[in-house]
Amino acid sequence: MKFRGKNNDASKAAASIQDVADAAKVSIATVSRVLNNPEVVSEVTAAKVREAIAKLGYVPNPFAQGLITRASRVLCFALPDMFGEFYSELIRGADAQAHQLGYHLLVSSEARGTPNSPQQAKSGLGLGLADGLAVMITEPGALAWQSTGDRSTPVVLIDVEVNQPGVDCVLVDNAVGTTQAVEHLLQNVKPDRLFFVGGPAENFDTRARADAFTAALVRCGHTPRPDQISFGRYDLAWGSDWFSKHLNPQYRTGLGVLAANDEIALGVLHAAEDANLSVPGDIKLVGFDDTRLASLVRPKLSSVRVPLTEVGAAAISLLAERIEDPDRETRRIRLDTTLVVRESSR
Amino acid sequence: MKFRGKNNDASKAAASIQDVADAAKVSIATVSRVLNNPEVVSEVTAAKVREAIAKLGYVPNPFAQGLITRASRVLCFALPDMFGEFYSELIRGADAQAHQLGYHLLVSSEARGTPNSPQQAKSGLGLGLADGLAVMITEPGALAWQSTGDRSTPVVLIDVEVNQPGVDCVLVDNAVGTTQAVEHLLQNVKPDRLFFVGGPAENFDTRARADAFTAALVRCGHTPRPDQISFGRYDLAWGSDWFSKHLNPQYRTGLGVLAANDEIALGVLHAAEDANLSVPGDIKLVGFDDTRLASLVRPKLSSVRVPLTEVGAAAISLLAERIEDPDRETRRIRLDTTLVVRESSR
DNA sequence: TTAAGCCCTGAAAACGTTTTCAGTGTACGC
DNA sequence: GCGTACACTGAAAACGTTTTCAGGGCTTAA
Repeated sequence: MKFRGKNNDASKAAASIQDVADAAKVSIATVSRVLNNPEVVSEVTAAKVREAIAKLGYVPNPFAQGLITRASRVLCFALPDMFGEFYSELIRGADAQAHQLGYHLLVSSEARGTPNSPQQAKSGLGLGLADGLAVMITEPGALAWQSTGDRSTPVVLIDVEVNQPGVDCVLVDNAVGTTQAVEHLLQNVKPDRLFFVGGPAENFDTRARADAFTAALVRCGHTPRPDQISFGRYDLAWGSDWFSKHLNPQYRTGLGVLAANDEIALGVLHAAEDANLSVPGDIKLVGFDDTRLASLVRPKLSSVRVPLTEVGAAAISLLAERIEDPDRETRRIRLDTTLVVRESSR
Repeated sequence: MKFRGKNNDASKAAASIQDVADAAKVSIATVSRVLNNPEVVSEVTAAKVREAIAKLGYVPNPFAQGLITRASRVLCFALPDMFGEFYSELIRGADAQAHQLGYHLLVSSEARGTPNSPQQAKSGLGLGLADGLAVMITEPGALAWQSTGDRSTPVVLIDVEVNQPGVDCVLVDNAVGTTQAVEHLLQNVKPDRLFFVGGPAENFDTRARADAFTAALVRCGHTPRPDQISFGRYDLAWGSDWFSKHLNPQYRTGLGVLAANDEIALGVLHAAEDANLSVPGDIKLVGFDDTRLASLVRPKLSSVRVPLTEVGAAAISLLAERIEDPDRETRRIRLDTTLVVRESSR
């Protein structure tokens, strides 16, 4: 009538390496070896150990492992937000790649947290626990990250370029896709009737897209008027508002619009339809990011594809590489954007 | 000319509690106390320690902490997939709540992994590291989870009910929203012209929705014909296919459709428009989940709202509660679904 | 028979914490 | 002046691994 029998029952406490060693009548060193260095232990001993492991359902304690190996196979992925198709795709790419490489993904939207102190960032973000950190930075504000503290854990930055040795970056070349989009739109509309509807003015991507937009127009001989470029938010309402309130009514037809976002584009589309205008009849419309939204909607949105999945995956790969070899030269991965023409601009 | 001076420089290795103790001329026990039990140490000593901590940028090693406290403040969130608005919202809810409660979120889509062995599940999922595990189970296949192994780490199940003491669940009451949707549709169409377009037949939610659909029709005196209920996939293409290939053309107008998904609904919408039919003119359409998609689209989709954010948050809360008190009675949280009427069914 | 070499195994240190237990010193009451 | 209580601090154990170091037993060659 003993309570909490030894091994006959699923005892509460997890088995330790010592329990396995006892059961197999070997030392804990040997147990550790069959797990990490099987080739150095004799087959007969290994068999005993494996049996004991199986019987006890032994799983190594990751804290003890981490304490000594200083590795957890956990990667931290910090995003400014996690809502919508955009981040969904990013996370998915990162998760898949992490899985592939044998890592786990700790996600976090730092936005809500307190991004002020880097100490806090480290402990607060479950960092210190993570073997590496991927941060997406979309606005100048959040640059507190890099400036600070020890570079003990590898960091890769997404969407921002920084010249700090040892800090890899994955970047999106907004220019090429934007240029393609402008040239595409120019086939049907005059340069002075082409508009760029941006997200927040401080947002790095929006800036880069606006700049490329300007450059492309200049290149074809037209310096854009101020009203051809607007900044707002990355959402549908802003797209609608832009069309109905900001766009000079005299331009309402025969124009081309490049939105900084598929959602903005959709907002423009709705407002245009509400004004009894047709897309692509009266208005040629191109979105940005090529989220699933673009192909889910009618008319299907032309959009500049940003390889979000690849961005996420690349960030994880870079992190893994640097963990393997902390001293390798610092790398930048630049992923191209490309125009995908669908119905809204044809 | 000593190499790697002691504390004057930002040495590579992170400062340990011992370094802090040395710098403050106290024992490591005291350092630990000012961090975890400040009230028992004298103010003057505490000040010295805090200064040393600040100077060295000391951050406790989470592995060592975890080893002894057996807690990491990391929660594992396992989903069958992570794509699309659906999971995005779930993750966001979980992440926000986790943050709120001071936990970190380890996400993982077990689908790709090997969900067979529970041992593997534990180590593979970075579990063992996590203080708790939330799993979303949408199909019978994945039930390997609960059956197995030690219940050392708390588990909460999402979307599936299981009668295992100590395993909490968060469930969605698909019936109430479905009933509302059916009754709503019945205002405009006859019961024999009402169709349910499901996702995969094995999917728990699709099943529950189909059952509630049937029940609601029966309740109003009509036993649905087999062709009134179909199963397929959770995507747009299936919605379109259903309309153009599976739906008997004689019913193509004056009908009502309840889709198991907003995407399916959108597919139906597109196919209907391609057949020159109008929604909601000829067809009353209601989607499910009420993802952002529903309100982003024209006509805006009526949809049965599933409180995804709340589901994610509830799972995390339940987990946190059980970590606090492992022996509290097992709880089930059931969240209601409610119809949101927009344009597609009016 | 002994020395050398090799294969395998065990003892023990180390990782950085938290926590118990046993002080040490001071203040206080008698 | 002495005992008691109290507030504070330090020594050391414990957590569960990995890894170094040394040694035991065998084989092989001299």
